[in-house]
Amino acid sequence: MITIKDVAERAQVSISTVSRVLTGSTRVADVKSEAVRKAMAELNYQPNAVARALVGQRTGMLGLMVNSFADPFFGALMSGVEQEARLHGMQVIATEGHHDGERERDALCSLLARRCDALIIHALSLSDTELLELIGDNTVVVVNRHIPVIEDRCLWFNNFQAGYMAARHLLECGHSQIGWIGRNEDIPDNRDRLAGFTAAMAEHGLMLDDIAVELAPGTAAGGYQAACRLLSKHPKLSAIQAYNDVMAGGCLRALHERNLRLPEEFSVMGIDDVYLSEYLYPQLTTIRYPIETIGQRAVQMICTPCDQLRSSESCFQPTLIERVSVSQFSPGTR
Amino acid sequence: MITIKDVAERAQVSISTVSRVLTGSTRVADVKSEAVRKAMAELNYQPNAVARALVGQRTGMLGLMVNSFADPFFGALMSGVEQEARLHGMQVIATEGHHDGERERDALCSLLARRCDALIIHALSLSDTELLELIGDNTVVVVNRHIPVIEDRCLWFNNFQAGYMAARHLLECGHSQIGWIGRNEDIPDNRDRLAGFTAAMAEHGLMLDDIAVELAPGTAAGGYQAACRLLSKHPKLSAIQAYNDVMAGGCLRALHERNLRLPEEFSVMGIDDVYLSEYLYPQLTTIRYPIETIGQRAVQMICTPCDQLRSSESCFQPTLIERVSVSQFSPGTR
DNA sequence: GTCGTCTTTGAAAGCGTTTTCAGAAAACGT
DNA sequence: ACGTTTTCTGAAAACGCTTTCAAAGACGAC
Repeated sequence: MITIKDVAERAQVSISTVSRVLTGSTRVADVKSEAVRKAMAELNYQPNAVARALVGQRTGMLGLMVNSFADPFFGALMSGVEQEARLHGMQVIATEGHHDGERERDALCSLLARRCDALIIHALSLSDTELLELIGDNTVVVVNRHIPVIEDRCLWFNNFQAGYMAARHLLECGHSQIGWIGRNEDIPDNRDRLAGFTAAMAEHGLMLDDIAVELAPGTAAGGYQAACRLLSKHPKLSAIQAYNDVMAGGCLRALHERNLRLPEEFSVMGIDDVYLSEYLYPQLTTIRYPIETIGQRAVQMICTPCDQLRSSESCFQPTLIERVSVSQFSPGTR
Repeated sequence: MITIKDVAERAQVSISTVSRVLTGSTRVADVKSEAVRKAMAELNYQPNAVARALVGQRTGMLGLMVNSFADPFFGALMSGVEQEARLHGMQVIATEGHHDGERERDALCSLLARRCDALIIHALSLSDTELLELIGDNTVVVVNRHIPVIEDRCLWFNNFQAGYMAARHLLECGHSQIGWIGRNEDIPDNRDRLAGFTAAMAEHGLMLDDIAVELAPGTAAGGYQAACRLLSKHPKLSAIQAYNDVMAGGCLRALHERNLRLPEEFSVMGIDDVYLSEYLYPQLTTIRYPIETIGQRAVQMICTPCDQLRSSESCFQPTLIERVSVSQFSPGTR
């Protein structure tokens, strides 16, 4: 490998001088500076980031932990992070947590051992205390989670409001027999979305007991199963609200199999607005979770000096995305 | 930060001894070894990966460049890579190339400067020569591309065969009026898939001139546009073959808008078998590109000593995935 | 008891940088 | 011409670790 020493020799200067033209920290005479630059070009010199990191006490690396790379939701998060990181000259180093405490712990340790300057964490399985203990006093931003002790390092989503808005939209379209399909894992997102949903229903005089709910794994297959159960148990439903777009996708399949004309005969809504939802048939009406923006913002929180960071809300608000899968309910259609 | 020196002091040994129990390279007396381990635990010591990398001349990092994180195709690739990398104790550090020569170059340089032990590259915009020049004598595996000079470091897909199989399947289902929607960018994948497609058609006596072809950007929107044009120009088609699943997704939308019953009245096929294709309605019959496997294999090529690596084919073969979107053609249905 | 062998250990060099420190040279003011 | 400041430069220390080297002890054989 070709080092700063080789450049120094070729340019007939000391390594200190080479380092100086490299960092631009101090003025160096034009002649020498030119010679160094020439030598660097001729030797095709590439400064060793590892050595720089060791002495400089910063690696320029941004550790990112997400559940799974293959999930479009995290794809969007990663894209947002990488885009903004590049803008700040940082390199993303990413790991999967796989919704598994053991692996999340390992992954975080690995990122910390590599001395990332900061971490962006989406962890589902670690408890608040475990997480806090692991991160110690490292710079982190926790996404999709609200940990009160480090609230100023968290970015989360108003899941309650998302559920609320979804229900409101369906109710406003005239639906009243609305089912809910959710995840069978007890995670906060799940609880909050359902809570918002029921709150909106309650405003219309519909109590929780009146609401048809089925739980299943948070996958397309899970959505399919839950929808099947829901439809057979409650033949009078005219709409289903899904925990997220992926489950809504499975739900749509269940409806297609029953030869229902969508959305005329049945409405479906998702939450998240991932990539997927535009491809579904009918295109999914959903509640947007601005996850890409959150990724960008996480990086900004890390890379922008506190005083320059115009403080904005840490809690991101949902917005309604009207596509095709929800229509006005006209009683008697079914 | 707490270093090896702190541990040494606490355990009353030299740093060399600490290092030895850390690496396990040399026997150290049980008493001392125990003391060191105790000190490490008490101080919650985490060896500095940067320092280790500098002296050891290996970082344990695997550089990965893909087009875009948000694309499900690359999501699958990344998942395969990460999974296998973890098995070998390596950390993935990832960048986006964005199908842009400038950014691909930057991304690669950045990964190289960080001294990744090896690179896994999916580059579309760089020419073979540029790519070869950039990688120099670094360890790389090039994915989805066949560069003859470094054929043994490439893993690619038989795109011709994929196109061929797709056409064969449609032909065997009785279709003969088959349109093709492809990308308007001139990339090899595109050419090869279409070449395979036309080859199969030729076997049935259908010459290229007979085949309806429309080109558009390789997105869902592109697929939609191309399908619309195709359908209005060639009303007699009974099937469309898309360059990939994403375009097929757009194509399905165009067909739904025309109120065609799918697949009874019209068949559609994709290529790639990404995540998406199961969600589409009807579920997409497609040709599988085993991209996750390719990712795993790329890591194996890097991490497994040559002699242990049971040499297998570098060119991966497509397989037919029969789902719902293609059906037997019965003349007179339309 | 002495010698050779083997095991265990610490000192020190080195990995490729940045940065501090102090000295040399140049520029300036009088 | 002289002292003083300023600019530029190289030597050397430091970053946290691994590894070589040689020395010190332990042990057995003679």
